[in-house]
Amino acid sequence: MKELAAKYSAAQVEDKWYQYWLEHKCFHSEPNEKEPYTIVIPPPNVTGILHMGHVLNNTLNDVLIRKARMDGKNACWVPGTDHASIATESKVVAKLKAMGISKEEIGREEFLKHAWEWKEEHGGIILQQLRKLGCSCDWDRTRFTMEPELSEAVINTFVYFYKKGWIYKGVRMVNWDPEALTAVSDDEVIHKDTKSHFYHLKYFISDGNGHPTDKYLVIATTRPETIMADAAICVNPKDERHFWLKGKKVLIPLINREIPVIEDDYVEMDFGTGCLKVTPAHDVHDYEIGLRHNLPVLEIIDDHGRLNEKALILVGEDRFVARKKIVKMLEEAGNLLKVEDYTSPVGYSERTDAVIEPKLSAQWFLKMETLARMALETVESGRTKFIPEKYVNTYRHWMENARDWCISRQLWWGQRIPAYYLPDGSYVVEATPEAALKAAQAINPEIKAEDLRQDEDVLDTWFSSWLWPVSVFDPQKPGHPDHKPNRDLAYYYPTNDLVTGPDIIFFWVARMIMAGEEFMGKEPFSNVYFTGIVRDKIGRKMSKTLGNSPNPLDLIQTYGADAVRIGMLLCSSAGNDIFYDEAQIKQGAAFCNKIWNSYRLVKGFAVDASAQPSQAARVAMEWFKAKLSEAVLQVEDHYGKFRISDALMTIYKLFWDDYCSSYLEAIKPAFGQPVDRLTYDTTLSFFEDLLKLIHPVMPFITEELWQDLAEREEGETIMFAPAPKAVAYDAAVLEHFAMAMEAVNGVRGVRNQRNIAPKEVLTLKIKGSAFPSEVIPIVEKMGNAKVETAGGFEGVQGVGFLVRTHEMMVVLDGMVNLQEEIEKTQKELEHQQKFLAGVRGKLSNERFVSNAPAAVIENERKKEADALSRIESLESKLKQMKEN
RNA sequence: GGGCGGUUAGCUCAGCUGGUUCAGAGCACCUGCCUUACAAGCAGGGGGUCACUGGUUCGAAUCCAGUACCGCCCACCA
Repeated sequence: MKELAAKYSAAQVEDKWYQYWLEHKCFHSEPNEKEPYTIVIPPPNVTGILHMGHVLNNTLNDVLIRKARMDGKNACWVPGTDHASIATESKVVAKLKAMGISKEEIGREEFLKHAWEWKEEHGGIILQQLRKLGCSCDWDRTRFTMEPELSEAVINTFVYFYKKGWIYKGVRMVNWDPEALTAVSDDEVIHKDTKSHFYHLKYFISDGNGHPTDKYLVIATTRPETIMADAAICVNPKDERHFWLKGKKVLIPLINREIPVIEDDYVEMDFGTGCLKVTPAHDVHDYEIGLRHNLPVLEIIDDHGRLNEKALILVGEDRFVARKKIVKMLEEAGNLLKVEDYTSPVGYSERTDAVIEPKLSAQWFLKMETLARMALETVESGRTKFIPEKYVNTYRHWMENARDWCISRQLWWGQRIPAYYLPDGSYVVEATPEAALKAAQAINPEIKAEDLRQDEDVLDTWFSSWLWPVSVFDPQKPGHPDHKPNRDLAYYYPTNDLVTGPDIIFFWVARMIMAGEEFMGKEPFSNVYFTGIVRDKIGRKMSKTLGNSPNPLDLIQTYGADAVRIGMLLCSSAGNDIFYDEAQIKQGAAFCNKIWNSYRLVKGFAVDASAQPSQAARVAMEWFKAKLSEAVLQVEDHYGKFRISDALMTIYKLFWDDYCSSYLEAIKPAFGQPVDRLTYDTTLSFFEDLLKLIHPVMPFITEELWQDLAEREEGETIMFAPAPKAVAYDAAVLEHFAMAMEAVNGVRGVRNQRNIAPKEVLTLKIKGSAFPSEVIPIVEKMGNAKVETAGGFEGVQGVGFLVRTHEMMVVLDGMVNLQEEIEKTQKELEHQQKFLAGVRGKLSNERFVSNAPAAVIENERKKEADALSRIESLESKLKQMKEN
């Protein structure tokens, strides 16, 4: 046995054991006869780096997977990354831009080469970082959403839904991100209340020849830069104020284009001026009004958010610059009536934070109706449970209102939509160009391969990640519901638990459920555990710009991965946001050190094979055995309810308070004395159980000590050591020990108050013989006191206290201020009398006695009896003290 | 605007379908200790009208209603 350092050093331990686990393939899983326990990782962005949110999430995942492994299940945690089309593409675009290259210049193929290079260079860093955290992922199964097999799955899925009639292409108003230059789905738009202005503009009535009369109407708009695209002015047909406008034409300010006044119920009479400018090309509702009234669509904003030549004025200006300028022009032209401050919700792109521009364009959509209905049923029926449950409401609301999913993106990094256009503009959808050619030739036999043009768009990244729980095992399955699942899929699917943030409940969780139900006819996981968002100490979200996000790797470097894991878990109850505080990680590090030193203590004992355990040691061993079982049951219960931080706290207290502060102190031999064999062996076996109990949370230090505990075979690991099981125990054992500790606390309290050194042996008198005698050795050992149960307290001076109903006194001849003691006792007596009065009040209440359950009444009677007994002894004590 | 959740100690939270001497935990704080495993430690201690108001009940932190504040999700009033 090597010398153990006085402090635990994580740095020297963690990499060593991670390597060991890798070398012995401890994380790898293959289907076998055991029950599977499966988790698929929420795939991080391939080019992302580890942040505190990942740490929280993956720590939880790892705790669950390690727990399952020790419970004897065949645990499989599939890792991987997501290609994150918008995020990655914009990074590559930025990089090229720095080199003076634009993506249009080099074209799709060349661009993708750069993108793949980028991916190879930066991709998977995050997976390396997860290793530092101790994550026991099956790295042999690492997947990437854009690897060939998974891309094929995505394409097959597209073709499948297209042929099913659920995918369609349509010209719609979509959310256009002028920075990323792509459409995004409704879910990727974040509405934020934004301060702006309400501009009241005069539109003069036309005389019929394109000249203004002196009459005018007033519209109110937040977007004056779009007036050049106006197609009409709309009023409510019931609005008497505007009857005179019927059939009139008005002139758009500045450009003097004539537009009609139309009527539509959509316009609210009591909002704004009751006159609405209709701009079909740049507003969703206006577009719909336009459809109803056959209005022309005039688009004046280009993809970058700049005014184009159709605007006639301010051409080339950015929309926000144009807004400022046009306001001035309107003012000068006499069209600006007034400007009000106004706050309204504005849509921002989730990815780029650019203000979303509603834009009319041809996009691909997936019908949600049936999928949403199925996926709602999965959760409502409880086949998939949400933890915490409150998210079911959120989920239901979304599922009941799900709109068709815009799945096309005007990007290159992603799976390209397998639609192939014929020269006449019609198209076919097939998984491969060959199949597409065949299909096209069925329409027109003349068609050659080079006549076909594939759709330029790629698919939304979520359109690949929604297949994740299926495709990581069997990429052939999605898109082919009739395909017989391969061995892996049949064994590992459905997965057990999913741990993720609530921010992607719709993006990802809901859609995985849809895909799982559609292709497997079964939910993809049994439980979804939603973590909170990691915030800083004062509640702000962690962000790069605030600089309040620590680098997890630095923390691991400083405190060790075990400490970081503990720190995150300590404050993480499900569904609550996490207020990150480095102090918690320090607490974790302190715990590591505590574990380390408790081992050092025991390992430092000299063992005398012939000696017998002391009385105190015998009692302590019996007690701790029971205590351990009790804790195991509690821990199991907590895990079962996904109360991971509670499970951790239970173990933490078991280790620190019960094992270290109570048990070890009870069995500790006198200085320089050996310990007997039985006590020694039992203690180490308790310690081993504790290590196993904590291992899922603190994998490294537990492995280090477990390996040191005994000779282990090469390749053996605590990872597969069976978790400690609870055994039947006698509750009285726990109860009596607790009473002994209360007596000990009483003695210690007296010492503290009177500054009596711990080394000085005291005498503790216990009145009567009812106090459980078997734990008296504990009282003596831990209180460093001699216990006397014989005889009364007559003529003895000391400080008294009560343990339950047992009267005790620390003998302190000549050191007691009698008056003080009398006052203290008097106070205690009054307290007890009040308590008794309360209990008796209840018991004398007719309605309580007749209504309350028998057990409750019984308990009240016991309280009464206990109080009476205490009062009696206090009174006699008082009397005695006064006589002295 | 609609919906959901929350408010318990200085901080972060637990307290399940009302009744264990129910007001708890961890951290922080205060006091005393460098007692030969650990000062990243040991021993002891203080601290809360359970947001507010009313109701139901023999009994409410717990159930109901309303109020206030906080947070989240959804949402097209220009």
